[in-house]
Amino acid sequence: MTTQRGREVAPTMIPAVPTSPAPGRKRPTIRDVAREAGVSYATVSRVLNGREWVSPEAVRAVREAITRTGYTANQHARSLATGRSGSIAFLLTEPQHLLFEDPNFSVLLRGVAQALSDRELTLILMIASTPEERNRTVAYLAGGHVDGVLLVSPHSGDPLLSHLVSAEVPIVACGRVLGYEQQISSVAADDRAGARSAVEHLIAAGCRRIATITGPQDTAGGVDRLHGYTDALTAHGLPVEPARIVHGDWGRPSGAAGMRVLLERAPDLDAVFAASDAMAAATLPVLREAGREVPGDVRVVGFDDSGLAATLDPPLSTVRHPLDRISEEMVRLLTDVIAGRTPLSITVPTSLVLRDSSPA
Amino acid sequence: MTTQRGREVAPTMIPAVPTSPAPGRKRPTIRDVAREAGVSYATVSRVLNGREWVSPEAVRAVREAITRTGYTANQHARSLATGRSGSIAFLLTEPQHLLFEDPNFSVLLRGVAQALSDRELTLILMIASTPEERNRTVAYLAGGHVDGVLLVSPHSGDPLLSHLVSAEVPIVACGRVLGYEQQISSVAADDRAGARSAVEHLIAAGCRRIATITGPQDTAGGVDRLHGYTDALTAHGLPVEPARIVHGDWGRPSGAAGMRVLLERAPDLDAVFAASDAMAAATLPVLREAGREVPGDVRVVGFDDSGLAATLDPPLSTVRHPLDRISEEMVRLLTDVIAGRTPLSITVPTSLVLRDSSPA
DNA sequence: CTGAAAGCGCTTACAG
DNA sequence: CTGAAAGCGCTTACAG
Repeated sequence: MTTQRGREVAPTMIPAVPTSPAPGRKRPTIRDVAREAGVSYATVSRVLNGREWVSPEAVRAVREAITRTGYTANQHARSLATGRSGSIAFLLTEPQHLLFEDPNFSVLLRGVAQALSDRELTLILMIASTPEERNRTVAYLAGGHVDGVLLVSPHSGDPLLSHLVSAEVPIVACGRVLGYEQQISSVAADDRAGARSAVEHLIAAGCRRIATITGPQDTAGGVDRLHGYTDALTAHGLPVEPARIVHGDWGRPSGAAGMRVLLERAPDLDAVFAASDAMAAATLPVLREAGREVPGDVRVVGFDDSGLAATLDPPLSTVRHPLDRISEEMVRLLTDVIAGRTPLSITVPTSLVLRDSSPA
Repeated sequence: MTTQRGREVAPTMIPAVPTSPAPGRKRPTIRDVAREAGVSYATVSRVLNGREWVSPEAVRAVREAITRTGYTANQHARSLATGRSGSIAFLLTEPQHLLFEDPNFSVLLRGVAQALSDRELTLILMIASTPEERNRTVAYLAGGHVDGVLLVSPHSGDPLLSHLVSAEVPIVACGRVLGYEQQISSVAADDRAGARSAVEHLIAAGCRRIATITGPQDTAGGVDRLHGYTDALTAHGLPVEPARIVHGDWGRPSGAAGMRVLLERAPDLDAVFAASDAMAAATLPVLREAGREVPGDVRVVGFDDSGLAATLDPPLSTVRHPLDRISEEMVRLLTDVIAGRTPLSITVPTSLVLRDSSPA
């Protein structure tokens, strides 16, 4: 019986299953580093997080062990423990082609990237156009993958918004979000005042039959810029003629189409205020084809002062909004919201830039 | 004393400290759902992951409990347990302005987004231009935040590459990565053959003094397209004249500058093969200004068949590469690499598209 | 079909 | 200054 027992034990010394794990050699963990450095893994963690109360020798030993083992922290474990991911999503909900064509977007992205970088946060860009993408994106964001979301050009009807809001994801939008003003913080240019100043400039220049091509009416920018237009007309006792108002979607093609409609419906127009530079740019060739000179017969003013404006023929008068300031404020505000502060909405002033399409 | 005691107990019924946690009301966990549904949390997990061996009643109870509690899974915990994040990074290392202007990029991105979506993977777009961004990005990727990386237009000298490779992050590049052919999988158009076919077309059309504006020589595409050019010349007994070769960076400005240099250094040229449509587009106005007619005096052929090509004046002959196929293969290959398969490099054929800038 | 338990790799009070 | 231990919220064999 004793021998039998002895025999039974033996097999455990020759494991049938190989000890090494799956093909992809396991990444070293904090424990491997600790063993290598001869300290506890709590100390390794302290060094990793640059916390105080660690002796210089320990720091050095850990540093060396880290390079020897090629250790990199597992971000998922870290995030699970801390509740923070260290990354921020820059979420695009427009069809992508509109955005990439839009120089504003590029400038905003650059500014946000810089502001985030200064705060040691990682920028993640997500595009949610198709329904599947939107679902997956919501799950991703609501799942805590990121600490907060920067929203670009949100449309008010978008179901994505309510999902994000009810998941209590910290959000800051570029432009007020219609219907969510109380729940979603935002940073926006003073679109209404900017549009008004543009139209008042046209009135001062003698124009009396001013048309407008608006932005989408489910965005705050689209609505506010139209308000600014009517504000100016009303303030100067000019009628607001529906025939002189057409709706666009910010993009060039909609600007060209809008201009054609205007020429047909309101052929006596003497100025056009387009709610974006892209739409304003598209009016130029249409006006030329129709035999109207800019600014001689028709003055044109855009909005954005995008890179495009100055390069057009003629160079475009437009309303400038300080995108660098906007991106900076968006990030600052988002960190506040993440820290638990109540939503806020910030408005930054615009300025009128006059060029040949409607000189002073 | 007894009364005293009674008094002492009372306060515990009116807790001084509020029971609710920090401002950000704690998210419900799998345990909350389990309690609500009256099952173990292992069962909740099974339902969540759509695994078998769960009774219909349990499934229903859990589903209801999930909506009642507003539960969303904590992705970090899930990733820590599974070792998978369910997301893929689309990494851009070019200065951003170049990419957003490039229609190819947009098409590629769209294709990748679709292919990823089909596989239930989330697309994360990351831009690493500045040194800080690059460091943060490497840390993010090496930290296991994503399951794999799709690399666009990588330049061979980029230190990012070696970091990613040594961190054993699964990578698939668009275009071979010079110096990393064995370690980084790639999907690329057959740049060399494509370029050769373009130049052979020019030769067949009677051109004998063919110049070229190349792409960057630290990218495989740049090198291969130049090789294709010399291949064709050599095969037809034509000399390769250094004066007829200038280097560009894919972008329009470099194409315009390159064309000016060529007109000076090799004024007798009768054709130009530009390694990108953007550069080819930029040659057109320069040639016109110099009084050369296209295609009468100088034929022009580009590469990419970007949206741009057909809209130019004259419409541009160019080499088309099937970006939809490339994006699809990149994603498929990446899933293979993630699964542990060895690196591979895939080449897809191109086709010549003839338009007025160099008709048949 | 279901539950108890171990484990993923960290961070962070809590005691020394 | 440092270590042992609990806990973050899941998944997944392992027993029933």
